Amino acid sequence: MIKLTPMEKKYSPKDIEQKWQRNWEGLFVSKEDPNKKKYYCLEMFPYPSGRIHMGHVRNYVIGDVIARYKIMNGYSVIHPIGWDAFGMPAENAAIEKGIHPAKWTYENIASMKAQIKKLGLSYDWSREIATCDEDYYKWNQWLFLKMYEKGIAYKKKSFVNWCPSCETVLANEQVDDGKCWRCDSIVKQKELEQWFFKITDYAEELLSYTDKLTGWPENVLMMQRNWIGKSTGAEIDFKIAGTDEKITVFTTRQDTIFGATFMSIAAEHPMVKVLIKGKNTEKDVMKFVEKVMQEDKLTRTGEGTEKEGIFTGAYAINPFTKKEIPIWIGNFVLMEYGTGSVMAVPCHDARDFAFAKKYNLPLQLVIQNPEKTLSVDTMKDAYVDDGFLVNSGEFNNLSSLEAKEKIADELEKNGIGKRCINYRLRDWGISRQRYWGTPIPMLYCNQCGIVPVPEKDLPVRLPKDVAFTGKGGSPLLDSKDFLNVKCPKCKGDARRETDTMDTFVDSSWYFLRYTSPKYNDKPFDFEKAGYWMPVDQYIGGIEHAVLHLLYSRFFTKVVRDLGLIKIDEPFTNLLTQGMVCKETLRCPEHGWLFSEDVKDDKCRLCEKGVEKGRVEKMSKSKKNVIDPDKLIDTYGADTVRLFSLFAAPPEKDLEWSDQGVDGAWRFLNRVWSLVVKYSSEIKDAKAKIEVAKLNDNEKALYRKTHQTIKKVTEDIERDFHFNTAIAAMMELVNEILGSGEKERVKAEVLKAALETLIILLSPFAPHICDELWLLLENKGSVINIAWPQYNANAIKAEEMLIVIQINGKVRGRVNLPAGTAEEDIKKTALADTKTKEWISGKDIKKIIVVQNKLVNIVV
RNA sequence: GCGAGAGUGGCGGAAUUGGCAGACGCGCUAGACUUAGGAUCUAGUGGGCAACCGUGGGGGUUCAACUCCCCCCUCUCGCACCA
Repeated sequence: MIKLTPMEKKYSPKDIEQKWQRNWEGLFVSKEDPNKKKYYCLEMFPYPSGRIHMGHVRNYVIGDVIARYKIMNGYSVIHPIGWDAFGMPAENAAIEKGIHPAKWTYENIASMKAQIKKLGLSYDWSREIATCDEDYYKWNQWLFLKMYEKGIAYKKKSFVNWCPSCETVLANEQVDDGKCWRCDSIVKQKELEQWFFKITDYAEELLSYTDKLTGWPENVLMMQRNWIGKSTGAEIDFKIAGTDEKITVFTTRQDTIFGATFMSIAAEHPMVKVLIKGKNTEKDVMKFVEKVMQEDKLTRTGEGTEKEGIFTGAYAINPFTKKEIPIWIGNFVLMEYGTGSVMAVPCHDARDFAFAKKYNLPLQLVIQNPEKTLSVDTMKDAYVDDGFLVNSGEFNNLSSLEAKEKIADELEKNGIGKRCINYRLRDWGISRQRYWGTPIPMLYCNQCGIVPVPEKDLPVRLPKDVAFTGKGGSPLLDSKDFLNVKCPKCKGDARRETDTMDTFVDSSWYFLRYTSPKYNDKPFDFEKAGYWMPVDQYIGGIEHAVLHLLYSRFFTKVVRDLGLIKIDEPFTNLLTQGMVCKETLRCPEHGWLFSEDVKDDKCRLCEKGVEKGRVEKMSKSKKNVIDPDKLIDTYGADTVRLFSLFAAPPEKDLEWSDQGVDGAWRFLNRVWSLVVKYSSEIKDAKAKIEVAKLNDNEKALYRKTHQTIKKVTEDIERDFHFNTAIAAMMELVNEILGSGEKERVKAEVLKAALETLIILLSPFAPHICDELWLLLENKGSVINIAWPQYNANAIKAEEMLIVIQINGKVRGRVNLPAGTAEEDIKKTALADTKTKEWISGKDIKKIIVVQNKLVNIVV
């Protein structure tokens, strides 16, 4: 322990923050304590880009207040941090600057760690992990092998989203508006052999548990539900006229089957070739198919894309009407969804309606609108709502709902179809043609085929001697040492898998590894994970609403089914913090400007007037960024923390304001000088307060102290509304300043007020609080002090301000003892001189009294 | 188009169960201290001279509406040929 001497004169964060950060070393190491309730507080771990940004700061500070608050409330708290350390930027740095990805990554980790440490966060650094450590990625490989054994990891040839710039595949959810989520290149379709995780096996559970995640924001759950995209319907077989072949369609509207007047199938559908063979349409159809398949997915499924199709020349037979219906190929039909073929019901599907109108295909009304009778000749749009059935034989007059069931029964009875559930969710493709990731532990043997690497041979290490050219696929292909191995089964020549895993694999279970970061036998210790999991509070950006959070939920369930843990869901409560935003500045000549390049609304370079742009998310390209490191150097971590927490509630966007930071700085200075001013006076004051002996001024301060405890506690408990909690502490400071000036206050009352303030403020601004705590000759860190309880009697005011309303408008105010009876309040209100003026000459119709609050006289 | 959320002073934001709209902070105004002030302290600060008017707009319920109900507008986010 370092010798601590308090500094009294000026608030100098630079000195006290370093001192306390050194003093806190080891203070936040967590241990499983069976006698305490546990609390797992987790912020999404960062990618080690090299520098932290304000988004990180906000994220970690929110988590830190929660962790510190829970510690002070007697919980056994785990609050770990680590590094999401695999990924492309490291490899790009290797290509551009010739630095090895490992060197680049570990150097970045070191510099970011130093920056993060300056914030004074309560992390248990002994649990730090980096996913690029072989101690970590070994367990990615181990989990992969277990998943392979269970058939959850499998390989298939498929069309994949290919980013030509990253030279790698992307999962569907990593494609954003047809572009790569990382580099914005247009994504192309490519056929490749890829490793997949069978997340679709868990689609139903992932969906149904969204109803149980009551601690998650509704919008995130909704995004996940949309992503999983469950739809209930039926598969129906349509015979192809004049053959023994059939085409199966998926529909959610089997009640409209009598209205199916044609069929649309995907260009990729395997039946296309069969249907057109030998027909005179063959050439034209193939031309069309090729054209459609060349189009990338973005334009093909884009909003403005015209629906196009071509008649194959073949007919299917509607199994209910027995009529022959033409089979068309539609550019809008997707092979990946359902069966790649659609029964087209133009009267009751907007898309089919447009298609039928364009190509002059027949319409058949089968659902009648009970509100307003429809007729085929006058319909301008499809009627897509439910109704009752017409032109549907034995099913006429049934409601859509009833008909869905009856027709499904009929399909199953006749063996021409079955009830069916479809999901939009696809399996998760995890292969990446990159170096800086976890090698997939598989071998290709000339004799035995695909062979998993035996568990004892893990980890499959990344080779060091690799050239990074940025060309020609994975650098691992060039490493002979890596590539060539002996088959563990037949000892013959084999070749390693060169694909590495998507980095989302790393982040799908890191929260489990934190519970036993050095464990050697398994990915994590069953007992320890059992103690700490699930994460009680997870905090991170909304951008991970689908990707990371869905994968983590999936992994948790897989790991549960492997018997490694007992819980079903990883994160009990989720807080999605808002973005950190700032005003943008633009010079007509020099483009985006940093705020320091602007003086008096003019560009420093050319003196031209600067346009103030929208408030937008901080981004380097728009130059509306604030460097947290510089800010900490100027104001200290406590000010930065306080402002980040005060400017907005955590779930909302935070607008950065330099003046706002000054405000936080001033507040801390006021706290500092207040405590310094009274420190000698209150040091030796007794702890006990005899409430009965206090004068009014003292009682008011005593009451405010306890009201503040109540307010701050409740605001933290109520969805972490730190902004109002801080406002309450500012009020207390104003009250202390006020009471001190008015008249002398007994030392013990002042002491209680100031010490309470320090304790309540300590999770928010821990350095200054520990320093002031020391100044008052207390021992150790405030983190060891129990969170205060408020005295329910103390917060009750003896006198209440009663508002007098006349016809609902405030006309006067009067002080009355708390708990004054309704009758007495009425009397007092009516006796009030101002009231008399307002009601003179009018009839009193009614008087409403709300105890301790108001009286409303209706005239 | 569908779904979710939001709209309150010059600005960020409060108002937790229908009960004083604007807490707290920023900014602004005046004053004090000062060689100086972009430091600090004190006072004031929704609009209007006033009656009064004010929570995106219009209706409604109520003694009382930022809060509840109906209609509309705007913005943000997510999804979007999903059969």
